[in-house]
Amino acid sequence: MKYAEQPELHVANTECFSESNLLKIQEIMYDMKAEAGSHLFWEGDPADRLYFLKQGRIRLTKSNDEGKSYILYVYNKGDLFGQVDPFVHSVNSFNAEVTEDSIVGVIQQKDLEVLLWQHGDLAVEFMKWMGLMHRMTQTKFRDLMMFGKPGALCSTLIRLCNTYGKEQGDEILITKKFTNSELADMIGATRESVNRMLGDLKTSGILAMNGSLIIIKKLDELKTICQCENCPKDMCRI
Amino acid sequence: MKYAEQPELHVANTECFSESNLLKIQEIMYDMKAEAGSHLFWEGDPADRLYFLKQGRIRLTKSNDEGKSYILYVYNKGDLFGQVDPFVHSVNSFNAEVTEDSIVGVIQQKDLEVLLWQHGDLAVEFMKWMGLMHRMTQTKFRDLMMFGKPGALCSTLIRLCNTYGKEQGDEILITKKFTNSELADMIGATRESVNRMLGDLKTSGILAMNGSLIIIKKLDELKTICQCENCPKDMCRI
DNA sequence: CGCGGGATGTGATGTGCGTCACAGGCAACA
DNA sequence: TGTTGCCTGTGACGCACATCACATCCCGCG
Repeated sequence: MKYAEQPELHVANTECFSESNLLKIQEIMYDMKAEAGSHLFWEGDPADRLYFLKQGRIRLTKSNDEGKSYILYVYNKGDLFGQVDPFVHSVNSFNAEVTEDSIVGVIQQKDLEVLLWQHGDLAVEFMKWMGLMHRMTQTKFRDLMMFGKPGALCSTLIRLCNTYGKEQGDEILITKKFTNSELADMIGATRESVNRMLGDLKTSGILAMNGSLIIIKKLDELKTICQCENCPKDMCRI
Repeated sequence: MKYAEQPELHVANTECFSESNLLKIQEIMYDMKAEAGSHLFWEGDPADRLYFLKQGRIRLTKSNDEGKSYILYVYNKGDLFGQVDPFVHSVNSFNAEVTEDSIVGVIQQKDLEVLLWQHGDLAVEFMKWMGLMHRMTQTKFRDLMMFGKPGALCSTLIRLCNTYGKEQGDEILITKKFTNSELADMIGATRESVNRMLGDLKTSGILAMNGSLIIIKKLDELKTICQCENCPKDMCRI
């Protein structure tokens, strides 16, 4: 995993939380290791906990009867994820695939509730975090539904810039390799379509490749294609 | 509005809240009237408040540069909606169209924060409500993306049953009229496609019309088409 | 009554994108 | 050094759905 040595990037969705509250959350969780290739949970497993990713990479996927699967979220170091809902026997609706060896902090929903109950400021921060996650889903929804596959791809590339991007002059290098198939699964398209669309973007000079990494050369044009609304970078992520 | 006299239907998304907490929320809001045809807010307006719909009907829509618009949510009496997020100058990302004369309670985010800060149990309930809303968005996402337009339509019909449905023997009457264009805007399709799909569902005996209202005759077959996961009715709504 | 405007129903045609098939390229490994 | 497996690249073809164009139908209103 050579990218483990890459400079620290901006990847966490836990910026909503103050230092001290993040500490409080850390106190109620216990660590767990998860190997690349394994699953943290499956669709249908009881959903009574949250996860704080301390190291590694985990993606949430959803697959249908025919076995076709979609990548809905990709989480990195510093991200908090999991399902909170009011049903007693709530179950996960996604699969959590561990794509790189990971260390996760597990938080029982019960424990979290106690903490929220006790600390009003944490509750407010937590509410904002949840709002952020919800809006992230909504904007992704919009991007994937409203502007066809090219729009969905461009939006995804912008999100990748916000998550893994490293500025190099007026270009942006996406410091993490994604195969065409992975990109396809993120936007609900086929590998072939992604391939052709990337080809088009290359010939029009909007992007270029550095080996197998993507370089965005004209971010503005990407934004035009998906009618980007320039929402905050913390929200517009994978 | 003859449906105002219909028996009370199950429409509220505020079931997460206990009686007493709902009261506390009611205390910090002030009422506002909104006429059918007006807008409660527009895309780009500051988003610093929540809304509790006491009467009427409001839909959230999103439109793109070409003027095509999508109906994302439809809210009814008893529903709470609005955007909570951690950004200082956060703006709404949808339009709120008032489709029937409405009375809404307006809740300032600041006031809500104070309340959450003070009442731990309310904070926990609020968290669950937010989780519920988020999952509602996620399941809709799944339904609209994964099973083509017919799947999206069937899922929408099921949601309409859960929101406006009235059982009549083993059939379900959707007690609220929606035009083909409205249905189309809910699933991101064209009126013509919806028309043809409804036609197909009629000929296969899955649904029938009672005047301009839809009767679902074979809910099971609808569920098969969109690979329904039988999630709780409180979640699977419009 | 007849008129007008919105809703529905349906055919012809276009197109975005999926499906299928296959040809290279590149890295890991025997 | 050749083999194996995964990835990229590209043409041919088909289908789902949008688009366009009209023909009703329905209902309120002068």
